[in-house]
Amino acid sequence: MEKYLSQLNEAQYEPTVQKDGPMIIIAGAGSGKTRVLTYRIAYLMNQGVDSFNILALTFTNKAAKEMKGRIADIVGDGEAKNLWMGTFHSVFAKILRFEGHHLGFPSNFTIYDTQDSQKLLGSIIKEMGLDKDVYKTKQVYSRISSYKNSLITVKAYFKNPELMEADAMARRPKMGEIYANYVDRCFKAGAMDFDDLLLRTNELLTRFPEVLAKYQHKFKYILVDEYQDTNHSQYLIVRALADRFQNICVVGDDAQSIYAFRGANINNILNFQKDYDNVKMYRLEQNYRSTKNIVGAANSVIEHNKTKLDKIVWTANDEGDKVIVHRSLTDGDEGRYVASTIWEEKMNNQLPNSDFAILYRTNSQSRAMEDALRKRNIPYRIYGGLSFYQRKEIKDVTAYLRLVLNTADEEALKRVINYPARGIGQTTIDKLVVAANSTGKTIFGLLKEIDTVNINLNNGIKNKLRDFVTLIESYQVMNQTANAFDLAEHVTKTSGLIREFNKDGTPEGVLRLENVEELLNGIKDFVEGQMEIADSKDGLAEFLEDVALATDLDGDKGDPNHVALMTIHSSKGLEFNHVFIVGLEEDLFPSAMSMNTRSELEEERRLFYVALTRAEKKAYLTYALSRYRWGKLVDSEPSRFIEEIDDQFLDIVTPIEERRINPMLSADIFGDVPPNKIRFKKAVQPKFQKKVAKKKEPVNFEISAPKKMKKASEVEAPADANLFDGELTVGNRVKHLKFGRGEVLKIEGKGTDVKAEIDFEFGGLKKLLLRFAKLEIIG
DNA sequence: CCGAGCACTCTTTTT
DNA sequence: GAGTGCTCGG
Repeated sequence: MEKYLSQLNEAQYEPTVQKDGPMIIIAGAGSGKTRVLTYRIAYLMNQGVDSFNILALTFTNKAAKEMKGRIADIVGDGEAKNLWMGTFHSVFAKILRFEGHHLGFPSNFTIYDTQDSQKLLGSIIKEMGLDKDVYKTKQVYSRISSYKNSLITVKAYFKNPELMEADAMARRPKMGEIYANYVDRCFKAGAMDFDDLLLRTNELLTRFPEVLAKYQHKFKYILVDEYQDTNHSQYLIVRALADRFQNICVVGDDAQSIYAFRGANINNILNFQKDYDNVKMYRLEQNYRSTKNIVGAANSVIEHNKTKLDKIVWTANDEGDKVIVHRSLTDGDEGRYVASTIWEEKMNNQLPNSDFAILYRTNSQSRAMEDALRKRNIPYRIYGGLSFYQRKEIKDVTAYLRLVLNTADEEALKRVINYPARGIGQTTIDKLVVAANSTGKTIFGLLKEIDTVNINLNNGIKNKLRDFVTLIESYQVMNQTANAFDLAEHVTKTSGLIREFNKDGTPEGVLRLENVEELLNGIKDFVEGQMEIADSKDGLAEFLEDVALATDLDGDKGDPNHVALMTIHSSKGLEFNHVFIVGLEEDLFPSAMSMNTRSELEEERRLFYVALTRAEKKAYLTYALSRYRWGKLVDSEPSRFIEEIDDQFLDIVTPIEERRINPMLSADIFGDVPPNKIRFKKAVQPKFQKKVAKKKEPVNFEISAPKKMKKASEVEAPADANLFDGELTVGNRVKHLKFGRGEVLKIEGKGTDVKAEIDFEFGGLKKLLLRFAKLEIIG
């Protein structure tokens, strides 16, 4: 441990070893804040703090995973795994699984993703007979989201004349009613959307003091990364949990606050010192990441913002190269410039692909870059965008699984009741929805008693509905005994999904099948990491939760030597040797939607700051004079952000020859294709790496060895874990790395099948297979 | 009720 | 250009 502490400079050391009390660390870009956070957690554990009592909140699953790994390097695997570390959403989803019953939610509640929520809103708007051009689902969704993030419940909304008036002024007087209906329907479906995971946690902690006390005592030490990006809802949760012990450490950089559009409130970090007594404030201002030119350029940009904390980021690193500014004629040319520059740099300096990143403002800009990279045979990977789990075929499969676990899940039901086609049409579904709304029953509940319920349906349809119920119920029966993988595989085969994807024989269909196979592989991996749990239902629920909260950035598998393509938002927290920031044009970056107010523009500027400070050695800024947008060639002007950089840090390169302003003639040896004429299919970026051997047979628990570390519960060397040779007895207090402390209530079975029923503090009653469970006896 | 074909909207960023 | 929603002929 001492050895690690000696790696810190003085500014980093002090906050690392301040054990107790509230503290805020203002950390400039590249100043080693992750190092401080990880060492601080390791230090706490070293000082005798139980890892069970530490909560660390991050913004991405990836950041959490990375930090956990680094801590494990210092304190060892076992201890690190007991930490509660994850995104706000994933941590509180887990707590709500344990505690949601207080609020009337089942422990197997569904998490609605954005798609589910918007579909539900769409149908509510339709059912209410409102004009869908006035009440656009996307806008309604984001409006409701912002209510929730500000803790404005339906009740609070109707008590607030200003809000109601604002919506009325925006020609949407029915917003409140839509909101109320939406909340009711989610509740009835046993579903929470992303914002509910935070809102309901707040409700839980406010309405149930004993629950609050429980978690206050559990989380004696709380750390929050990227504090500048917390919204009001998250802020209140943190404050409630930290209130008892006030051992709260928040880390952030106001200059990197880029999520105001999602409700992030920059005042949370600006006002932190007012929230607690005797707040210690630390600043990390030395940048270890970038050259002087890059730091200087970034500083000169952020100077243009009015709202900011005083902070001087400086570096002792080399001067380095100046920031290169390059102009192209079209977006196609821009792509070719980027690709050829990467190619040259690689050749001249023997650099790996992974030294390069291309950052853009909008996802749609990736295409021109992809085309150019592909022509140069430069391997690349797109991060973010549509995640694997949001693909249609994946959602189709998971919808069946969701329905098995929670038949109230309306969106899952509507998705699969007639897919593959079973002759159950829209009219029938509409009738069912109306009946469900008026009776308070779920649609599936109605289907089960279709003979006695008074709905105007003919016998042919009724038979089809009965068949559907039988199908789902057969899956439920299977779920009692089979594991998630076997069930999922069975579902894809017997639901007709596989047949459906096979039917057309098109390349798209083949792709779909491959993706489904990847999903099954993923479930298999998951199951293998879950073998200790005797009730396989829990495994499926947890897998689906991971699916709902997963982002593409989380699983970084495959050949690591690739150029990274992503939005600037996704790039936060990452660093690359060479960074290309492309599309620096007015109306694109800054975005046309963000130029109405000063604060919006300042957020764009912070975004640009984030982009620039990702670069270690070299940064390139590129823009095009015209670009294909909404299918047409549109003229554009260079971004104001380029001008805002002090000239001394810039190297403005002028292209040697500028081709005539005619896209048909703009061509070079690598791209003699008129832009927009020939497009290539988007590269497939499966979430899971292809397995070498694609095993399709069911998992054999007896012999299968784990392919890799997957979950906290490991399966290797169960023979050494001698706990269960009669050593564990009823009444023992045990500690489990996921469920916390618990008491053994019952031991049953024999041989390799010994199970213990344990009542856990966090997780309730669980049956664990002792052969796999890693338990520590603590009393 | 189903599927093909056409029209229309939309691109800001994400847990 | 891409995805969704709509219309219309089986």
